[in-house]
Amino acid sequence: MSQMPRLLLLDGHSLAYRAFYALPVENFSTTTGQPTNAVYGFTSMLINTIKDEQPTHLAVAFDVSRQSFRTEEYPQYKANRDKSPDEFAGQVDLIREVLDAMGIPYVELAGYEADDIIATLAERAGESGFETLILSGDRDALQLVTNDVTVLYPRKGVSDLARMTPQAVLAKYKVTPEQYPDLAAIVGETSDNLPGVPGVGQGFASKWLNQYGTLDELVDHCDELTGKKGQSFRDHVSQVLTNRQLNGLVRDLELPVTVDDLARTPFDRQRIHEVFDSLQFRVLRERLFDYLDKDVAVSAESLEVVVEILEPGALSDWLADHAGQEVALSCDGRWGAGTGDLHGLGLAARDGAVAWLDLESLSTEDDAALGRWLADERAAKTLHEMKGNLLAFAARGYTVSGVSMDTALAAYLALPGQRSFDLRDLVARFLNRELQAEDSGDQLTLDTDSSGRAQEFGGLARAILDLGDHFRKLLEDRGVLPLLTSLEMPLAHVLAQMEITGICVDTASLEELEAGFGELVAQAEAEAHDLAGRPFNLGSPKQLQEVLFEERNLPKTRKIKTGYTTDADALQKLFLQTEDPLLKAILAWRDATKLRQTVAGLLPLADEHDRIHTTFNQTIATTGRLSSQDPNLQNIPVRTHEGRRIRDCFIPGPGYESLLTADYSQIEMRIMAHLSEDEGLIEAFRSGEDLHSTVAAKVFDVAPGDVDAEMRRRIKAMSYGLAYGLSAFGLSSQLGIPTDEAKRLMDDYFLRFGGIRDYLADVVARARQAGYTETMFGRRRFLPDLNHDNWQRRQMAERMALNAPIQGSAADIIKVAMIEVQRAMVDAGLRSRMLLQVHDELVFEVAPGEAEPLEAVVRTAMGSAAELAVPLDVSVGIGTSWNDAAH
DNA sequence: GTGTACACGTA
DNA sequence: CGTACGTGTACACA
Repeated sequence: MSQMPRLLLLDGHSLAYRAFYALPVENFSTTTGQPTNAVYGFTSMLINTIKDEQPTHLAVAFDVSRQSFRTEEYPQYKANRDKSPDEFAGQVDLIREVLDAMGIPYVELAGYEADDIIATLAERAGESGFETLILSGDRDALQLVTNDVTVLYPRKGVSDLARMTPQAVLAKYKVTPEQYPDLAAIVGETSDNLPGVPGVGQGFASKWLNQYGTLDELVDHCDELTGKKGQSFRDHVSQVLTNRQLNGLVRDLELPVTVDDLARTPFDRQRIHEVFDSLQFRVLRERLFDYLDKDVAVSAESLEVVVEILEPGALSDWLADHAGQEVALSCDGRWGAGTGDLHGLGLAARDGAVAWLDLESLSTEDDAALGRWLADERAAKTLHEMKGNLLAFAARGYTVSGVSMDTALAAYLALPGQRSFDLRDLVARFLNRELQAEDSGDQLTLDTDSSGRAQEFGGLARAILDLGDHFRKLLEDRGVLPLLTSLEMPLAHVLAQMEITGICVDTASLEELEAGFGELVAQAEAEAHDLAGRPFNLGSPKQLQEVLFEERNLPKTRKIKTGYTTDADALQKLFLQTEDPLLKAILAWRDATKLRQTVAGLLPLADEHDRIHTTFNQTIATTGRLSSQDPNLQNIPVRTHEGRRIRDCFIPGPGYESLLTADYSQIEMRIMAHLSEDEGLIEAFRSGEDLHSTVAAKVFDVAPGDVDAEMRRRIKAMSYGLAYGLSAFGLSSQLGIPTDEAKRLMDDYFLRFGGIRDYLADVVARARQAGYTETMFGRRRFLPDLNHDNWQRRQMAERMALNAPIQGSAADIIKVAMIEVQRAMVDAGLRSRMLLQVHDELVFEVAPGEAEPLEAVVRTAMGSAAELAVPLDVSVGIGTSWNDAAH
């Protein structure tokens, strides 16, 4: 028997209002300042209720405006309501965006309130044998409660819903749901500006109603009511009857939809991602997709895949049978920190054949066949997250060539703003296909294990193959397929090798450093406690605020969500103002703590050869940069002397003589010169003189020799700021000068470098038109917010648009360089190894006697990675440590 | 336990 | 009110 259909109806406005007042707006805003507390609360309630109640049909009702037949009849209706606060305005539209993305219909009708629509739909649903749930923050909905209609009423906040059945209504109000509007008419409803009978509360009202049954009967017999309350009722009968007329919901509206139209449809995952991205709903997104992944029924169809389990000895024939076909591989295993492990492989061939290979029971012959096939560059392979797979294959002794598609890298190029490229998500979004939920793995018995895994990974392999076809076409249409095949995929091989190699650290020195920093921490802490007159937790910004701004009454700093900032910049300024020695102690503690943390984070990650294997993430940064994690080796301190002591602990490993670092100097400014074609800036670079001094001389109109340190400093800040979308206000606060002076500086700058101004303006204009920016290599970044109604959102998007082509082109260039360097090193037969990339810098471990040839190879490859209007300047240093190799 | 805010390191 | 990241701690929620 099929389950009873279940309709969920939501009152959009009342719930948004509830959420708005329940959640503090300062905790629920995007980084661009758009308040989202009402949207968040509403969406949270929506998702929870869908999850908990599993409705088969679903709709949201909205009020069109304040005007309705009720205000026509009774102008005071809801007239006590203040104008919605500014923070609320616009959030209802955002809710509609969420609903559109989730494919949930919303219904509105001029002249009527959401409640009337809900009442009508509930009525129709009841006639069709539905069970109905009404999620509403308006008590008027209680009159709709029956055995088949339940109201979910937010009791407190947005997570605690009262389940109002007939029994619950009776228990709470001592009247039946049908009597509830009679009761409400007597006691009044403040929020609707409907006054009740003075002196009569719920207690007496329910008593009378139970005595006479209905309000009409009660009015007919009102002479029988005794006492002051009875008199009061008689005096206000007409108000009560007006109330009753207004609070009765209309149940027979002509609506543009039928209940059947409200059947749930599959969610549009891509749109949900986009909308939740723009609202910065990380938690909700995860909650929703977690649920979606488990909820196969409402989403998409699943594809039956017949998986052939390859018995020992069968691989060779299978591969021969599918020779010349593209084959997708799904790897059952784990990888990370430069290594990995593999248990089995799902294989899906172009002709539709799907197989499962258990790597634990390979025959010698299988093993050899697999090795040959994996290494065969003519045997095309499609993978998902190839770099991880490469680590796992390498750990088993296989080398892999002939990767023709990586669906994760392809998805990243297609949707660079996405933070995760989970295969199941991608398959659901792009193929509209549900994959079997992930196996929990360890609890299964052996025989179900093998067929279960075969089914799971066979299905995955098939999905990877199909997804690859999808993305190949998508990227081809956009003309960016070469970014995948000639840049990201070759780079993945380079990165895998770097991760496998790792970098050697001097653990003994690191331990000494940790102890030394620990002493500094303890000293600074003792001093700070002493100066403060009491112990407190220096690591707590909250307690720090208490000490500084309450106990010591120091001047207030820049405001933040939780009070006033205590960041290093602000404390430094405070010290200049007040010379309070506590500030120095706090700053010293912060410095020492940070350094100790950095060291402490590195030590446990060193392997038995004292090498640290970071993971380079290739699909995280929206601009195309890499990122590094576990540990992050792209933010090892370098600016202070103490920090450089950490870099001194990164050393060549046994059998290597030194480390070599090579970095691009001012690559972002050079890209700006190239893209803007600004003659002045190009000339400044071609002169080979100090860039910032040269630019400063032009801006301040002085001889190059007359540029002083302050002039250079300001111009340097301005130049770099430009690539980030700096404003006059930002420049002024950065330089500590008045805004008008900063404005003048910018004007003078653009007077001499008008090409830059024109370029920057053009970038934004084009991006606004196209919806995305592009790097020199065609890598896109999508910025829908460039056309957002909200000024802050728009401004933020504009800064991103200014920066993305510059940062992204630099990322593209060094990626090209890495591939070229690696290739050239192999060609030259060098044993030296590439270890790290830090955005504009590469670090190498130099094999004995290879310093000179390596430097030559690196300089050539990096210097020729792109053809710009200005030279690509590379500086190289060699030394006994990462620090020593700096130049 | 889990998520958010803050602070801070790099380019 | 300058972009892009990752990590650690505190703290408030469940």
